[in-house]
Amino acid sequence: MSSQPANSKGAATRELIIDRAYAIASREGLEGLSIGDLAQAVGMSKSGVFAHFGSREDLQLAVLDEGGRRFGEFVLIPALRKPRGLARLRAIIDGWFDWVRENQHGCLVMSAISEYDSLPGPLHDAVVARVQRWRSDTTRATQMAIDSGELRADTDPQQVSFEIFGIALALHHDTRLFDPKLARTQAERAIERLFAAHSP
Amino acid sequence: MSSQPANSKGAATRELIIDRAYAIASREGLEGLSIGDLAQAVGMSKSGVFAHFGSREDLQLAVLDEGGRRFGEFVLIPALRKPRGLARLRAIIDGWFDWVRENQHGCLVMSAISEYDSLPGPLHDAVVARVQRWRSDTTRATQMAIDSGELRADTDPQQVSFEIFGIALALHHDTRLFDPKLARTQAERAIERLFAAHSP
DNA sequence: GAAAAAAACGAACGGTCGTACTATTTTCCG
DNA sequence: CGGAAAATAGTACGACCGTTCGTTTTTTTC
Repeated sequence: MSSQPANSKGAATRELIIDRAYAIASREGLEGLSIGDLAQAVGMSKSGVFAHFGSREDLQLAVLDEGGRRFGEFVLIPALRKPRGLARLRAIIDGWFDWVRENQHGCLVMSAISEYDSLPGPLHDAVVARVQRWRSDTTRATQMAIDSGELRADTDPQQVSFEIFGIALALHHDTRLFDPKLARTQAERAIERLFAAHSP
Repeated sequence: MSSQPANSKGAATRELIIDRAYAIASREGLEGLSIGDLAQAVGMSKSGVFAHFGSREDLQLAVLDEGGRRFGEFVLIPALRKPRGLARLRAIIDGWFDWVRENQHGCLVMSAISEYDSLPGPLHDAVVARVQRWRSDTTRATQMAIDSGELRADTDPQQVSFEIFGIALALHHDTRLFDPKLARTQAERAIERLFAAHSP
C-alpha cells in the first residue's frame, strides 16, 4: 500500500470540500449550494474552493455523484450480499426505507430530481441517468425473485418496480411532511400487499 | 351581481399578476419566481408589481393559493358531482392523473412540496396545510366507498389514501423523467390492483 | 535546500436579487 | 371637472452570486 504519493494534498481537500458540500446540498438542495457558504464551511476562501472545480456546475455534478455513491453504498451494496430473489429485493426496499429515515432532513438525490426534472442541462441528464440506473437495479432484483419462483411467473417486473418506487416516494414525502413512524408502517404494509398480490 | 364598483383596477391587475406568476412558478418553482421576471412578464415596473404584495413571501403565498385553487377546480370539483362511493374516488384519481398529464412541465404544488418540505416558515406551513387537506379529501372519499360497500369493511382508508398518493407521485415522477404514456398505464394498473385487493 | 509546481488567497467585476423611498401618473368619487 | 386616493414608475441601496486574475503561500520534486 503505497501511501499517497503524487497528488496528495489537492485530492484530499477536494474530498473534504465535496463532503461538506454534500452536507449542505442535502439540506438546501444543489441549487441552494453556494460557493461562498461552502468555502466558509470548509474554512477556505471562495476562490480556493472554486479552483478545485472549473465551475459551479462541475461542483454540483461532483456532489450529485457523491450523493449517488453514498446511496448505493448504504442501500445496494448490503443488499447484494443477500441471495438473489425475494430476500435481496426485500433488502433493497428495507435499506431504502432506512435511508429515508436516516436522511429525514433531506436526501440529495431526491431533491435533485425535483430541481432538475424540467430544467435541461448536464445536471438534468446526470439525474435522469442515475434514477434510471437505480430503477433498473430494482427491476433486475424483481426479475430474480420471479426467476426463483418467489413471485408469480406472470409478474411484470417493471410494474412492480414502478409501484415500489411510488411507495418509497410516498414514504419520503410523508416522512418529511407528516409522521415518519406512521409513514414507515404504511409503506411496509403497502409493500406486503404488493408482494402478496404477486405471490405464487 | 354588482359589477366591480370600488376597487376595480387594483384587484384586476393583481389577478393578472398572480396569473402570470402562476405560469412562471409552475415552470421554475416558487423559489425561482423573481419579481423582476414577473414584472417583465406583466409589462410593469418591479416596484409596481411589488406594491401589490407587502413582500415576496406574500406574493409566493398568494401564488401557492392560486395553485391549490386551480388544482381543486380541475380535480376535486368535477369529482364532487359524481355520487359518493367508488365512482367519486375513481373520478378524483382520474382527474388527478389528467392533471399530471396536462401539467407535464410543472405542477406548482408538487414543486412547492419539495421546495419547502424542510424549510421552516409560512410557506412550509401553507404547503403542509394544503397537502393535509388534500389527503383528508381522498381519505374521506375512500371512506365513502367503504360505507357504500364497494370496498371491504376492514379497509383502512388512510392506508389506501397513502398508497394512492404514492402512485400519483410515481406517475408525476415518471411522467417528467421518463415516458408519460407508459407511466400512466402503470399508474392505472397499480390503482386497479389496489382496488382489487380491497374489493369485497 | 533551492527551484518548480500546485494550491490557496484576496480583491474586484458585472450581475441579479428583494426592498425602501419618493415622484408621477392614473383612477375614482362628489 | 377637480381634488383625493390609489396605482404605478423610477431610482437607489445593500447583499449575495459565480467568476476572473494576479499574488502569495504551501507543497512537491530534484
